[in-house]
Amino acid sequence: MAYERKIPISMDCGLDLFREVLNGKWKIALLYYISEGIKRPGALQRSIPEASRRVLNIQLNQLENYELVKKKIFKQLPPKVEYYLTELGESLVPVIRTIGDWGDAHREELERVIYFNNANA
Amino acid sequence: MAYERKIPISMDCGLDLFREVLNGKWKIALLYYISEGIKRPGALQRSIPEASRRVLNIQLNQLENYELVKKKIFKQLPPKVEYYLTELGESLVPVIRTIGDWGDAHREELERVIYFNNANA
DNA sequence: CGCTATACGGAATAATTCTTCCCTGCCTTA
DNA sequence: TAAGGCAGGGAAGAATTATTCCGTATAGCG
Repeated sequence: MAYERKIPISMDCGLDLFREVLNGKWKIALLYYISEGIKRPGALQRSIPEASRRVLNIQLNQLENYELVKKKIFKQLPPKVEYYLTELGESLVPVIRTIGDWGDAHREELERVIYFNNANA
Repeated sequence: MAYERKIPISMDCGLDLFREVLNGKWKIALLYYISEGIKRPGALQRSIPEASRRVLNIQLNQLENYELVKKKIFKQLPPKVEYYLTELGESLVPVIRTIGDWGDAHREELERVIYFNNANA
């Protein structure tokens, strides 16, 4: 049974829309790796070892529901599955690159403030 | 007493860093409105009425801790406070614009898939 | 047969994030 | 004096998101 949100989604501006569809810890990373040619679930899981297998599957399903990726199931055994970006997903690639570039460009400063605010980590 | 994370922060790539510092439902919106010249807490709360006042204060504090904004307290009564983007915060403005533009450009399609997947909302 | 690899999902629980309600303190306006 | 605006935080619990553990199924290898 599908989970039903209690708190309504806001879609006032483009930022809200982005947040809604990309919301989830690993979705951007998944799209990134898929855009890099890593298509199979197992390979994606190995690419993001910090994430649990379970949540990657769930978030891949959500990306598929939101039509950012397309899932191709090969009818064979053992099973084989590949994910591809849809046109909408492709349109996100430059955005993701912009985000990643910003993070890379400011890595030194960002690491400093993150460490400073998280005695642990 | 500060909350201590149980799950470590990953900072492997620029995307991780971005997610860590911008993580929070309203942080990007706050930065956006501040960049638009809305500086005072009360005005920001009126700009984002869907959010609770409490969480906006908390996220503003976190943005300050991560040095994306600077808080200026005027020593007067009734109290007056203004937020400004730091240089690091300013560097995010084009990124935020890119994100918002993407959402605006694909609004029709995004609204469709969001509605389709959320019978409520 | 037992082990590994492929892929996927249910259920329970942990971790995190957000909301709601209540409280402080002082000024201005009616 | 009371109401409303300014700014802010504590605490409890709701809502959401992520992790962990267990189970399904089939093929190939030694």
